[in-house]
Amino acid sequence: MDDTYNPLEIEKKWYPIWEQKGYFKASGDAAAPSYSIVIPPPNVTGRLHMGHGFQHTLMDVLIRYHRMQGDNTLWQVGTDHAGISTQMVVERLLASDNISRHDLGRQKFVERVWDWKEESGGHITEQMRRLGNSTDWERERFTMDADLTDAVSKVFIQLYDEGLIYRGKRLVNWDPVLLTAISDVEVLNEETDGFLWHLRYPVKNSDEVLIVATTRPETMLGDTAVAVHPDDERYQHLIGQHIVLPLTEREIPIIADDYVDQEFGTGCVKITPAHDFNDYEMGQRHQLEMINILTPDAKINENAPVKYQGMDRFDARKQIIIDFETAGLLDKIEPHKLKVPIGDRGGAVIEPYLTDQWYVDIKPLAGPAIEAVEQGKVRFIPDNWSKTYFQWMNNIQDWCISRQLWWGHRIPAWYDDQGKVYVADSEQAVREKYDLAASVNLHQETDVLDTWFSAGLWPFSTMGWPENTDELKQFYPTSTLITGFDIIFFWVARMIMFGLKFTGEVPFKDVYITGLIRDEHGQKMSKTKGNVLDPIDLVDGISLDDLVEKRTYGLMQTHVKDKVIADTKKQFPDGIGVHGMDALRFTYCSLASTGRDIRFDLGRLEGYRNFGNKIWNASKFVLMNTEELTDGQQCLSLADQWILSRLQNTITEVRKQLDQYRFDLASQALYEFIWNEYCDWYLELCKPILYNDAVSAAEKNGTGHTLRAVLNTILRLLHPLMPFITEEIWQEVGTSDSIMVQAYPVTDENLINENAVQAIHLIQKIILGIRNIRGEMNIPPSKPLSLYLDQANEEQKNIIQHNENFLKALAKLGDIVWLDGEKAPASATALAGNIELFIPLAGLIDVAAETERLEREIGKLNKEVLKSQQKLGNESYTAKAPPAVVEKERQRLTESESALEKLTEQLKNLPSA
RNA sequence: AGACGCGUAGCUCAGGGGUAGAGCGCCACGUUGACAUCGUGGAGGUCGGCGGUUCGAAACCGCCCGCGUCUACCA
Repeated sequence: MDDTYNPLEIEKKWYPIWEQKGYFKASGDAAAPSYSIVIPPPNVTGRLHMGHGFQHTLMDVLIRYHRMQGDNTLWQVGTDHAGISTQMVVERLLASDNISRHDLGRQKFVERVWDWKEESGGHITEQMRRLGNSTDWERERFTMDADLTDAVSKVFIQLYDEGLIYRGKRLVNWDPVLLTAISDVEVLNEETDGFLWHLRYPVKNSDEVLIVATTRPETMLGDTAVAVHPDDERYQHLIGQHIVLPLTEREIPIIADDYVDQEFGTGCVKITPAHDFNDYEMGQRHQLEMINILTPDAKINENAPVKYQGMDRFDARKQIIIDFETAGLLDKIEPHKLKVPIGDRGGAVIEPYLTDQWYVDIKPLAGPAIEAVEQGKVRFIPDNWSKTYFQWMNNIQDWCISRQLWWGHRIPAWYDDQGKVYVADSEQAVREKYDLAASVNLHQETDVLDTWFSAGLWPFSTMGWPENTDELKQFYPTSTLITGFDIIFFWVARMIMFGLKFTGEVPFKDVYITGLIRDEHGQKMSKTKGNVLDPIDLVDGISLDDLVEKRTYGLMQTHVKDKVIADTKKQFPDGIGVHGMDALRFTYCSLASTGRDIRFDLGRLEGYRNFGNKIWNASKFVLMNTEELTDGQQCLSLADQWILSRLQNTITEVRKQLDQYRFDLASQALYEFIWNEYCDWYLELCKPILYNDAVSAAEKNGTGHTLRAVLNTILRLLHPLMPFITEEIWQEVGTSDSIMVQAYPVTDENLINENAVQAIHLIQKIILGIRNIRGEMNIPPSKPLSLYLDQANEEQKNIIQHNENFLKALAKLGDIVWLDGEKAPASATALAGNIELFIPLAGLIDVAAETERLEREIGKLNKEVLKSQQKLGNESYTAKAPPAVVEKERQRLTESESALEKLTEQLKNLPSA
């Protein structure tokens, strides 16, 4: 092994070997239990971000864990075509050459996107390889692969034929920049400071005026009614009369509807059925005219007065306010908080807009999907996410699935010249299915499907559905889905609905929902905030200059840019160092506690890089000291028995935590055992055996074998979390095969040895007592000390006598003397339980310091004694608390009292300073 | 307006009816033959507040305060 731990070198070495040897493939062992995960397919042209790194790491841990247990394990990998995002990226690329997609035309443009996919599509999969993801690359799929596209068609056609997909004209969420409809879940509602404009609407043939309040004055051009509450006494006499709509001079009715809140504003509401979802419904109820006043790109159209035509919606807003004011019809303006609908991709303000779109009648699919979760067929982890799921599913609205984009699955529908719709998977199929003559002219629907439509089929379309393949039989339903809460609606719910509908089974049994990775201040990481951390930079390291360059790239506003530069320089004055992927993976695991977002803490990452270093050096030590192991006799020391016993507890703990998705607790158990027990204590306890010529060959051999055996087990236990370093060391310690294909450790009850654990615990307490004296008294660690002991019982005495070597080595002792009741010389004192420890002063101990130290200890003990006495003096406590608890308290009191007495006595015995 | 979550050491977080934990940071000492990416010792918290249940609450319940997220919205 190299002298120093060099993670980057190790990490680049092993992945190609694993992949080439086919270790990522499912074993195909039909007798073994199946374990499968489908990856949430990342955007094919995307880049790996912290969220991917996090989720992929957790998936890989589970996959490697199950694979090592001998399960027939599949991690299905692939990428998503990500309709809007990908189209936007390519359009932006074209724009830099001053080309629009319309210049190219649909076919050429789509070809360009495919080219772009070929060009950049390998990027994210390369990054996944760096992560160590043991996905089965031979089964890699893309949502627009031919067979997955066939599955999409089949699903669409079947749903259409069953009446569960329909086409209709209604209000949709329209993105006037991207020029496409989007679904409800793609709209973000951002709270914004806006205004409430109060407009005066004159009543026809009357002096009266109704005042309506609106946040969007420009929509008044499309008003077709004013509504009041039917019981509102103020307006009773006006119901049925008409308003002369200012600026347009159209006459619109005053109607009554109990949707109106009398308390809000003036109690009069302007109704614009073509541009507001609530107004649309009211329009339906009252058969109101619908006047669309916007062009697809949200300019005022020809249905409005000429003056406003062609104006952008926000310019029109300003102009209309001016015109109302000029006409004396602007009553007042109030500041008002409102939610503005924003498209989650483009960021444009969404318009409710009247268009023809395709919808899924979703309620019939939602019912069974709700039941599946209620019945526990699908389990959310943590469980509270099922509430979020129910809440949405119980109020689910029909799903708009058509998009006016060019990149995506083309909807398999054709129209004849009369606009009649035919659905089948090709024009030929349409003609056959609907028995159309060759003379009937057909043209295909130009819309594509929402990306999430194909994503919803992912768990079974990737496994060959609709064919009844072996993959489906073995791996479907899948075992666990790991994903973020942000796509429960987008993706998880739809997979459950489609899975149940088309396979009759749930797509997965457990859904593990991860928190969001935020920056150290709890802020969402985003390009515009300039606080993004790239997982690869954490692994490879990056200079401050490069990091600043990366974070400010594309930032336009100088004050934002300056802040990003300042923040970055402050947080990373020296850039980011090399940490290695194993450290990053372990960090992800350690932060993966359930049900909360994660503030990414660089300190943790550094700590776990150090952990890798620790393992490296410990392994080096083991190898150096176990070169001459024999098959001969092995005699196990107390320490050997102890560490083997503790190892069993660790195995049990790690398995338990992995089984219940507590990656944080699993990593903690490993960290604590490896560092605090194996390295800090066991390696040190081995030294007096290995380095002492007086120790028998059998004992040395026993310790050597134990050192190796424990390391061997540690590596296998740790491998799912830190695959690279464990593989590298395994090559030295284990067999020549890869650690990937070794068995995951199983607890061996025979090695649990409570006596050894207790005995080592005693030894540790003595050593800690002496070290405490050394530390507090500033006695150099190199200075050997004499130890006087008293008050030990026979059993303890026996243990200590047989293990003096440990004490002498770890506490750096010279003589060990038993007092047997004799008075100790003037000493510093410590207690190890009932045992009194004396370190003779003999000129090296500062009496004043020792006095102070003892007084401090005595103070603590006094408090403890008091506390115990109070408890035990309470009759209801002794009567009602469990006897075991009371007994424990009694023991505690006895021990504290005895300790107090001993230390007080010792304080008295100190020579006066 | 509902729903969910969070508030524990300076920071990032575990824990959970029976004497408050980890990592990082801090202080002191130390190059003892795996490791200074280290070792040893130490300091540091009335577990957001107030009530209640209980022999016992940081933990369970209620209310309040603060923070966050989601859903639905009054134009």
